[in-house]
Amino acid sequence: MKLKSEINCIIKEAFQKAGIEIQTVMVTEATKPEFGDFQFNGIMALAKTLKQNPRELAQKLLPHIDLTGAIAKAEVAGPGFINVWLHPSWVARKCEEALQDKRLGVAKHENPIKVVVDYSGPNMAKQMHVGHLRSTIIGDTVANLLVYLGDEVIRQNHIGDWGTQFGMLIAYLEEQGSSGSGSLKDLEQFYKEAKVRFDTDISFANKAREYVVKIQSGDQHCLNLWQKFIDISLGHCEDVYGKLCIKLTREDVKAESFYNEDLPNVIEDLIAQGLLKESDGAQCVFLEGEEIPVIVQKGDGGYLYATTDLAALRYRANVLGAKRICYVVDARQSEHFRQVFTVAKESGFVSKEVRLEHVAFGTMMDKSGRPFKTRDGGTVKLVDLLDEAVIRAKESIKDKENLEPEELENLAKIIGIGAVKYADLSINRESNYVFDWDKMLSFEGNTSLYMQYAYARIQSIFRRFGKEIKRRIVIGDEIEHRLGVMLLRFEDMLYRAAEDTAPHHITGYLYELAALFTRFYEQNPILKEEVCEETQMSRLALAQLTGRTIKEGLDILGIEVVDKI
RNA sequence: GCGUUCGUAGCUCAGCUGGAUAGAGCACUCGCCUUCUAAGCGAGCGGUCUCAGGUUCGAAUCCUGACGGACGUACCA
Repeated sequence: MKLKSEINCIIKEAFQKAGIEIQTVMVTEATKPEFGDFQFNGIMALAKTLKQNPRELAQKLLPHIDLTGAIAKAEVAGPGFINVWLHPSWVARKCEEALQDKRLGVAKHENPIKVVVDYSGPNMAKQMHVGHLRSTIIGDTVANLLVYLGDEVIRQNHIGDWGTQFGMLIAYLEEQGSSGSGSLKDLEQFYKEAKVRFDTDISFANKAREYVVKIQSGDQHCLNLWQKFIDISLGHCEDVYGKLCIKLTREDVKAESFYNEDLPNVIEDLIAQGLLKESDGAQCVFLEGEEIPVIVQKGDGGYLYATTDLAALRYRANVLGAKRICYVVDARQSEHFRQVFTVAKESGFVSKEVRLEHVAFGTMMDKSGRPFKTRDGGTVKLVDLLDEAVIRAKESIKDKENLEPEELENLAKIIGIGAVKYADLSINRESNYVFDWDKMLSFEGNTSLYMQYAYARIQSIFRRFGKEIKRRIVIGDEIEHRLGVMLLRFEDMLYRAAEDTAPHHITGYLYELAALFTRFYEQNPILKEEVCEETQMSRLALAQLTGRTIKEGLDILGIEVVDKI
């Protein structure tokens, strides 16, 4: 249900009937309950251009607003606001319709497009660490959201599988022989050991360097070893994805090395476009008004990640056919992307209509405001962090003694992982975010637990009720009215979140919804004896729609729900 | 130095095209369980929206400058 469009249309019609010209009508949610459900602020701006008194203009419009459909009442207020109240019966009917629909009345894009979402992108030489957490979580949500809204989403995991450090790692893997796979269980340890060998043994170091050259020249034996190494390392990532309920699979992997063959062509094509200039021995693209060029080939002939990104961009636009490409990458790389996007457009590698977006996010901080590290200053492995989340969640569960071990384990996983993901998604992605265990595992405030708890309470009602419900809704009071309107806003909110690639709109909405429901739940008894059947059915229907909306919303965020907490 | 970005309650954060008395949660103080999950709900307390100008009917939001922080600043990714 595109609620705002519905109201916009009614008001736009009123303008036509009143003979007043207006470009676009955009209502917003009322800032306070006293001001109704929605408000239209555009009169003031219009009055300015028409040089008319805003209140008089609003008064002229008012009689033309159709009060037979969605809108029950419209009033002029303040300097020229138009406050709008919706018909309770209309809200009720639309909620009933949403309840009948598998998708809760959320339409798919009329013109779906192909969208590439590039996220996670771990480095194969290292274990996944907290630096990959935000990209992985946010990217997966963005992809889920766009899928839900009907776009054809192509997830891309641009793993780092190329570079000089692989020579060292492969040399060490070969030295270890068959036992190598075993010691690779801990990639961090493996890397350290290899590094020690590299630093202390000259013949090993030379061998490592030879391997780099051999891999690059396509030596089959070395490539096999390299492939083996990547497979194992990627397996580690998949363990993390599994724990985190991330939907990335092997099919989504398009490693850096995938673009190797195309890199010389990128250079040639840039030359053909006349964009390339040599500077200090490096091949560069100088952009207008920018001091620092984009270097695409080093003085020694090697390529850089700008080169790979250009190759990837044109592959995605031209081979995959993407019309929108989202890079879910750390905000620190925003200049890099701005430049690479410009080069991609200027060179014609990517046509002008393709929307290129850097979905930037801030750094993860600890409670004291410093970048998130282990006590001794090392990087925190993602596996360890997630395991800790589950342990902490388990400890926080109230009736853990009364649960079966498997039940407890499952519940702890859902709560712990949900908490980590929700905490990340619930703040504006561009700002740095403070990682705080106590806050994220709290039942209070805008947390996944609060939502999961609200959901569980709803399920508890239906367990007790135990029968099929009639999907007939009668809005009985203020709180039910607000709950109904909130439920109908689901679609608008999702579309806005997709447009802004802003998951925190979803969490903010879910929190408001759950909070409203909890108030409704406190005030309006459902299964009590004194409640008449009509009211009971109506309240059950509202509860059911709320439950399904919370579940659907959390599902897009990649967070699970449970029937009992 | 230059560039990007941020600065909202004691803390963590919302605040959509410029709109009404700037909102939540935590913390603190009170009140509400013989009744659907009280891991909940209600009420109170708390703000010169960093500062100074400007644009206008109206600015947390737009512009300029200052101060403070984060990040980036050519052959790493």
